[in-house]
Amino acid sequence: MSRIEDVALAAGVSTATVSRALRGLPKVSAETRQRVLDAAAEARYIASPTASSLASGKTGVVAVVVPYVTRWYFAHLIAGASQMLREHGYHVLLVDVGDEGPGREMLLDSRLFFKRVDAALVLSLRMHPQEREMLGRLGFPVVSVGVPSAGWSCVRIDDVGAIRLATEHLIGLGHERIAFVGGKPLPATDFTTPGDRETGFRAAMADAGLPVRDWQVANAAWTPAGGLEAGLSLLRRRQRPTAVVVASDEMAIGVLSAAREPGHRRAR
Amino acid sequence: MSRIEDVALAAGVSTATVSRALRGLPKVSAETRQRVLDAAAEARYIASPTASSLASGKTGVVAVVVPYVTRWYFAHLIAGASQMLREHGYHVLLVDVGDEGPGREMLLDSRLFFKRVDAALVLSLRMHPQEREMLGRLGFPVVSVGVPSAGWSCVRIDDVGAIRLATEHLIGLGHERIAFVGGKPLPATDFTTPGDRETGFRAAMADAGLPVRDWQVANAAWTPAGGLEAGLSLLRRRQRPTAVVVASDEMAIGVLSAAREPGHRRAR
DNA sequence: CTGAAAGCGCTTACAG
DNA sequence: CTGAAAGCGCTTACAG
Repeated sequence: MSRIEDVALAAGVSTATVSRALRGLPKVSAETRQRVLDAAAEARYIASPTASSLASGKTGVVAVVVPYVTRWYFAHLIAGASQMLREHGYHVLLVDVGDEGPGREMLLDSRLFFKRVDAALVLSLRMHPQEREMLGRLGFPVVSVGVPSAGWSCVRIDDVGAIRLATEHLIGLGHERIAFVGGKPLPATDFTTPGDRETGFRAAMADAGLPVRDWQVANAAWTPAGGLEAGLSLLRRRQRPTAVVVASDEMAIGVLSAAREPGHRRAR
Repeated sequence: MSRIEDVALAAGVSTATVSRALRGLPKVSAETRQRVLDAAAEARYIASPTASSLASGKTGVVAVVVPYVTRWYFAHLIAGASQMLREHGYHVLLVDVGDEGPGREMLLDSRLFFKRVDAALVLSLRMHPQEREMLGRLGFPVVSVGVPSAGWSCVRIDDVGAIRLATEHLIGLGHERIAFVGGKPLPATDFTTPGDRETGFRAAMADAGLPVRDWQVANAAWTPAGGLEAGLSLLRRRQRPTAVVVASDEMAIGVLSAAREPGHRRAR
């Protein structure tokens, strides 16, 4: 491949000018810019990202740190982030901390990020304090999704309010015997969301003056399988709920599967 | 952060020696190596990957190119590749070409890879000829998964043999009225697998002298939804199959869902 | 608007 | 076994 000097020679300018022209910086005459663009196209020139990173300190890469890549929710977050980053000219460094057990498989190491990325996106990941400190020390922006973390921007929904709204919707439709399928967070992830969502459910029920018996609140695994189990359990009751609020999409998938299982008499 | 020169000064050696010692290269005395390691640890030194890439030409990054990140099969491939690469000290650059339509959303561009990765892993992706040529030109190794591609290593299973084996297993159990749920490949992916798997089914049936009527072979979408639809269709028949061979895990998920739908009389 | 030159921070022959 | 020096290929003040 050609280097910037080849383009400079071909265009009859300095490498500094080529650099400016190609990056669309101001203070390059239109005519010069065009000559450079033509020469670059002719030479099929692509700037070496490693060289420009070294010189500029920018990498054009954003780390996306996830606890699991295979789960529905995270896969969709990755897809969305990846698409948006690409639209803005960024590359994605995928960091899968792969936690399927109680202890995280991988501890975040500063050499995963150091001088390698311009920023990091941390998805619903529960981090050890020293990991947080390490990420902070690296000096690039960190945005977390789902888990508020002091000092970092965070994108999340109002967990309490969202479930409250869903519950109120059902109450508005006339339901009174509403069940809630919530549960335990996945090992490596945020742990406030499950509790907050249950709080939202209870708040809406309380506001409506509806009782919440123990059987109405299921504490399931935060997965389709957990939802399936909880759903079957609810359906096996003599007196079933007339509606169910589920704390997450993935658990809802499981509850819907339960509803499809054969052998249930029609509810109501 | 500290630079290699700081470590060299602290250890009383040249930067060349620091470089060799830290990377475990031979021809460094044990004593010198230890001094360097101590000095590096003391300074919390981490080599700048962009600088070492520029000097060495190696990036320590492997591109993982996928047509979809959210589908079960691809998510698992990504997770597996990512884990294995990390174990070997490589980082993962995720390239999601995101195709949900007939035309690919993104065309592979050489600037996604140029001087950015040491190799690429291409997962079941159907590429345009010019994309293949472009990847070849970049001069790093490419390994494809699922789709054989001239000149590249490829990891795949024996599609014909695998389904033949599955079918023979059912035949061995005494089944004769066996259905096959195969289908159309996803837009951006390989297109030989679906055909090959159907071939394996038909071959096994033919070898056993069993007829294959039209209704026994479903041509569904290569997704859980496709499997669900095909499965329901089979279950609605007066004379059902006694066993079903499904061409992919994702379609099988759908067929299993169909089997769980209420309202079916027990088969047999 | 443009260029000469320093600098980013390593690695790698080449000598010794 | 170790070091001096060139080189990887850009970007960025600084001058003009």
